Amino acid sequence: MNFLDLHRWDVTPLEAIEIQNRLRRQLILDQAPAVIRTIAGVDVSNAFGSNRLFAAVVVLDLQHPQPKGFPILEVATASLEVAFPYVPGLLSFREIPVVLKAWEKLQIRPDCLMADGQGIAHPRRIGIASHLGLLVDLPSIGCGKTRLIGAHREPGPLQGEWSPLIDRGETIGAVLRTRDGVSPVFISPGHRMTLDRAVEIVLSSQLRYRLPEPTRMAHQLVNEARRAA
DNA sequence: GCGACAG
DNA sequence: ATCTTGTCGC
Repeated sequence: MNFLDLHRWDVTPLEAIEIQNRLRRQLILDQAPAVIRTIAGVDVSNAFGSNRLFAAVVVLDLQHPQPKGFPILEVATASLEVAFPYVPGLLSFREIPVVLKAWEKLQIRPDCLMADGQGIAHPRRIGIASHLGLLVDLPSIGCGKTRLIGAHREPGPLQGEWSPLIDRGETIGAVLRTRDGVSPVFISPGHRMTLDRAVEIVLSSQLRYRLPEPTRMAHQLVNEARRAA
């Protein structure tokens, strides 16, 4: 398998795993951006048993919060018919193609991206947030609503409290309470990111909902795009 | 062999 | 992921 193969999407599950094993070595996890001015939220929507996927990317201005939320600097959407099925651990190969199609329309290059799913909290330490961060060469954060792998204690009930997510003796993420009393989200560094910075950035992009604004807005926008289609 | 399993 | 608005509960 040569370098070009790492950019093919019409692969078998076995080939996908091999690509992940090669790509994971390129991840940078010992440094993170000190300041984030703009952040992109990424989400994908898929209609009930269909292979027609929709993606939305929304760029938010974290530096100038308004009463209603963070200013939306840009939105890009796309749709695509895909063949790769949903396989736990191989989500990237189903969802990233349509995300890249939307991403290419973006005029702004954000400082960071946040994806709906895991970063390194993945069996091979390369979830969709890590994979996407590598492809667009940006710091990235995974923000999943549920767990893929790892064990953890129940985090404290207050906003900002978190418990480490641990797999094979390694801390791979944080189970973070984003608001008092809500069920926690699963945060993990994706690429060019550390866990502590990921948690800080998530909390700084937090408004009054369970999900941080980047993924919450992206989820809202992708559903609008899908209904309009 | 059995259970778990992002979206 | 998705079918779905108002409604029950802290």
